[in-house]
Amino acid sequence: MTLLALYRDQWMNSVLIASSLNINPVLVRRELTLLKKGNLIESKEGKNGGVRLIKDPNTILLSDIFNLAKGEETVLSLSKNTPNPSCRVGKQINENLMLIMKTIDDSIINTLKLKTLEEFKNKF
Amino acid sequence: MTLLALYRDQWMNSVLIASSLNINPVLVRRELTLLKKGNLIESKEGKNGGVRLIKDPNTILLSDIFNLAKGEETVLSLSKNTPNPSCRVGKQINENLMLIMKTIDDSIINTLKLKTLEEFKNKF
DNA sequence: TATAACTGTAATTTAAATTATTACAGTACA
DNA sequence: TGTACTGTAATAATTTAAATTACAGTTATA
Repeated sequence: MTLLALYRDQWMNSVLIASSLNINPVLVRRELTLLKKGNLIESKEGKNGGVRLIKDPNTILLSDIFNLAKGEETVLSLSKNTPNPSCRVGKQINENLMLIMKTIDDSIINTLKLKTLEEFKNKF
Repeated sequence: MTLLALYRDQWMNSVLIASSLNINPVLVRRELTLLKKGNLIESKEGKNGGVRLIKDPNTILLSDIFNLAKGEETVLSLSKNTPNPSCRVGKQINENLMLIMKTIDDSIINTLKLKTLEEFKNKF
């Protein structure tokens, strides 16, 4: 997103972005799909295609990006937590932990609401 | 820690705790080592040994536990991030992300400072 | 004082999750 | 009509996390 904000006038392709991140272009395209569904970027197929921001970076909060990237999960995951249901604590722990994790996610989101992509971009 | 708070009068052993968590006792003992270094618990070796809280659960904040469990890392990790140093963004991104991640960690810790182990324990 | 039941920790194996790769249909430009 | 892209699925390779095994050291107690 920093790259897209810096080069707003250009269609940036997944190979270029992947080269900056030093990861595989397919991973980049997968992530861009999420950002596109969230209406932060648009894409153009075909030769000289790529992606670019739809919105002014001043109106994009880091929390917007975070929310799209994170999906429905909480940051601290319970996916591998399968406590013993015959234990007084185990049988209830996940619902109680989930409440805390939602609180944590909220605090992260509130922190990231204070930062715009424009501000972040200007550090480069 | 919930178990230890509920059964403060007993030495709780790693097999029992592991059975509640439904994980391997060795993992439990490794994690208990961190909590012990942080002076939240004490351990007793030998037969009928185990671990127990040192402090009153009213004086243990969830942030205390979180800090010990998390170690020196930030919650959102950069460990696999090796961006392209010949890219204007890539060469600087990790230091800028790290600043944000420290801010995020701070906000999580502040959230967890508002909750005591005693309060959490009382949900069970 | 021997045995059983623990902690503490290292080394290794196994399983799970992540990332990379390959492949290809579809689209747009020149 | 060829080239360079997106979009997406399937699979392979790699990395990380967890489980397992092992064992030295400690303590209670029969």
